[in-house]
Amino acid sequence: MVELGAELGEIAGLSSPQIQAARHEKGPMVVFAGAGSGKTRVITYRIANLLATHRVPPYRVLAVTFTNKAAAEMRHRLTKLVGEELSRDLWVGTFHATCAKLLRRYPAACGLKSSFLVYDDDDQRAVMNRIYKDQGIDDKKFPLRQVLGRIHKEKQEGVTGTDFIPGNFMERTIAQCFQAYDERLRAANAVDFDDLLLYVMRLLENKDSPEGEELRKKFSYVLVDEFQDVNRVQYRLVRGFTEKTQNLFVVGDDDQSIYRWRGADVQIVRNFRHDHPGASIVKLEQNYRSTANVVAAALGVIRVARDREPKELWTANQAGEKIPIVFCVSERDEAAYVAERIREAMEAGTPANEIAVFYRIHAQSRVLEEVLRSERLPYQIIGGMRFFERAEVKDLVAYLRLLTNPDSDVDLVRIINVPSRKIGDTTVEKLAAFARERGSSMFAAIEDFIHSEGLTAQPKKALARFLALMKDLSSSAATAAPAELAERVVEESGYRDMLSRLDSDEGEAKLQNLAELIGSIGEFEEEALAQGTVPNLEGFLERVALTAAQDELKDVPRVCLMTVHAAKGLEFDLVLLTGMEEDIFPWRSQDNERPGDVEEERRLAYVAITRAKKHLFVLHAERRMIFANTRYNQPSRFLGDIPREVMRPVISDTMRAARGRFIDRPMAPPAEPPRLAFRSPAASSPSTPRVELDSVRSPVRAEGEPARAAARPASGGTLELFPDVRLGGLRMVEPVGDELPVRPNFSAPAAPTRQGFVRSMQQRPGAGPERAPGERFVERDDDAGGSSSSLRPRARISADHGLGPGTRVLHKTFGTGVVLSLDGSADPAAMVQFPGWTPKLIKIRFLQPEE
DNA sequence: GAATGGCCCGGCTGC
DNA sequence: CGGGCCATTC
Repeated sequence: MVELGAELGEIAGLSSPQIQAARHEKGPMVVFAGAGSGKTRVITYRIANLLATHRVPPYRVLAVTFTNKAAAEMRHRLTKLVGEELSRDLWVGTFHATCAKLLRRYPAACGLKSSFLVYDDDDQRAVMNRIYKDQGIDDKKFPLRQVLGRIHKEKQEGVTGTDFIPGNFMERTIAQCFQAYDERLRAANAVDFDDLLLYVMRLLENKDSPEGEELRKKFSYVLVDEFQDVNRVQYRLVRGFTEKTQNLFVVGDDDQSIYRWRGADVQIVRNFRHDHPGASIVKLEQNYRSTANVVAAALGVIRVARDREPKELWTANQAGEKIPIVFCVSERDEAAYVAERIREAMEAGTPANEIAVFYRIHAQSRVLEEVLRSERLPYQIIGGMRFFERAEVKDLVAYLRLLTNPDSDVDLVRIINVPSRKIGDTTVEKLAAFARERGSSMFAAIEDFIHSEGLTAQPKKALARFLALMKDLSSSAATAAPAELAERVVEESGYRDMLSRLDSDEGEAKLQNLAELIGSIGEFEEEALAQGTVPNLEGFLERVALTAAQDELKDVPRVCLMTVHAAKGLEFDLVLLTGMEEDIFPWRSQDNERPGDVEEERRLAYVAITRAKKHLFVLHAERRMIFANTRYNQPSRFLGDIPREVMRPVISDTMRAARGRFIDRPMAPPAEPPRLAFRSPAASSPSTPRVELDSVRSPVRAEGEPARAAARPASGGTLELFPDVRLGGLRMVEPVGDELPVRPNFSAPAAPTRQGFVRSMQQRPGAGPERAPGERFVERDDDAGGSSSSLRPRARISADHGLGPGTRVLHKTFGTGVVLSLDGSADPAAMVQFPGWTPKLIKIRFLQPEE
């Protein structure tokens, strides 16, 4: 074992604030750790120090991480530092995994059986659906999603069905659903994600419970990573654990708080010192991860944020490249550009798994995936349609869950007639009613139900056969290992027959997915055995439920595609940040005209930028097809916050090819500068002027030019940058002419029509890239044959009409405006900026040149 | 009871 | 655009 004495810092090469934090022993401490400032090292070394220097028994230390992957990584590092013997007994895990582990220890104290299941969103919906049916609640009046959302919100604040007090009529129904929901979960011996934490919290706070007392004494040191994303219940948990010792050590960065929407409360970290008088505070402000330009870009974006713990990130790293801000025509053009840069980087020796493509929402991944596929670039997608969400995988899991816990009605209903056993909806409904009357689970009721009145011979027989099957499998469960049991389920349930009878690629793919699931059960068994624990089905099912998107990230040489949320805590040599457009990033929700939380979006952008170690590309598309329609979005306001000195505008080849001649044409600046108003940001807050920021950009502005930005609201989305950078005035910024090689492949404009992506192209065997062993089958269109290169270039309508970006035009209603861009359909339209309006898409025939 | 087609509606981020 | 739900039909 490594002895870590006073020379800890020197041994590890830590900076002095890092040493200060790592050496901290007793009492509360908060570490404000900027992005890339080495916080994981600090936590790891502090634990090592506690174990080695202070001789704290490992099982008395709890370290809470944000993902299972981070937990595994931390344990791995600790094993290297202090040896396996010590690291093995540490409690390292996410809040959810830790609570699940504790609940399996004290199930009875919470009214559970140790075989309890964790219900996911789908299960929650299924349970609630039943309640709606049984109680005749109208989904139109009380949308199920909203009711579940409300329940979720309440539970995150520590409120359960029995404590929920309705405030109005609507809430009376919610209270009714809430109670019924909790009851049904209890009857099913199941918990949802929130319960996992709530149950432990209740136990911990129960002064009369001996188990609670045990829990309060259990840990002498608690460490929490990513503390800025902790919610109220999680905070109460850690307070409960450290009530006696006060040894609570938290690490976080309020600038990286991106989970407010799921209950996280930044105020918890900001108020930490008030909650814990005498708490030590350390700030880690040196970034070791990124180039100076990347850090400058990140700072530019975050320094405008409204509330922040004062801190200044800095770096001693080299400047690195200027950050290309890439202007693309469409999402397809954007993807093509991304593919080019990936290929280039890989050819230059960057490992594929050091490359990441980020997007704000999963829906953006599809096109990227298509292009990477057709370009034969290896990739993996994190999150999105997850493996465990596929129907066949869920079916097999449902069988396994039912075998573990026969009280789980949602699982029974899911598979009782899959594959088809001639047990129809009517029979299932009758069974449900029968079970309800007897107050038992559906599975337990089958036996008697078969012998009850009013059931015809056919369903009787079918049910009896199903029961026999389950009993048979159940006896296998007693002896067979989990993976073997899963295999028997697939065989004996008839699932395999059902799929092979499909006789299609689809059936084949589904069988492959099942094989992979069984394979992963096998992996789980091996891991458990290696750790000296018995591999049981409960353990595997729990892992399935608690697997985070990031946990799927495999250490294989593939480019990683993920949402920015999923990227939290990770780092890559090369980051391509796509979709930097208003309404995408910052995202604007469609419903209720809610403006969304721009501040959180800003922090999210900060997280995205700070993931990059060496190279960062920021892309935006002028036109984007998303959710079935085309949007023309303004460039993201966050682009305007990146200091001019560290960026460099780049025009995609496609855009250059389509209207290159306009890009370089000198143009008289419009008499009245186009005001690029955004749809709603001004509403957010009429607070401080952006004087500070303005001065940062002052080199750009000519002498005597009015400080346009200064008078505008802080988050008002004023991009003084863009009147220059946008097509019309590009030449004013910087020559962009020869910076990029022109690849004929990508010079054709992106798909203007749908014909290019005919479905019939999909899934020809051998059409896609070779599939590596273990690679998941992706049930998506593979339009390898329809990629951009085969498409006809769009007509240069701009030339035909004498209109181009920057042209001043006249409209009957809106008056004089400036053309921003043009669209190339049969009936061409132009995006026009009229002073005082949001940019409008107007058919060219309604416009006329100004003169 | 199963299979198919049409229609409506939501559409983000995730343990 | 796509998933889920309903109605129609065999």
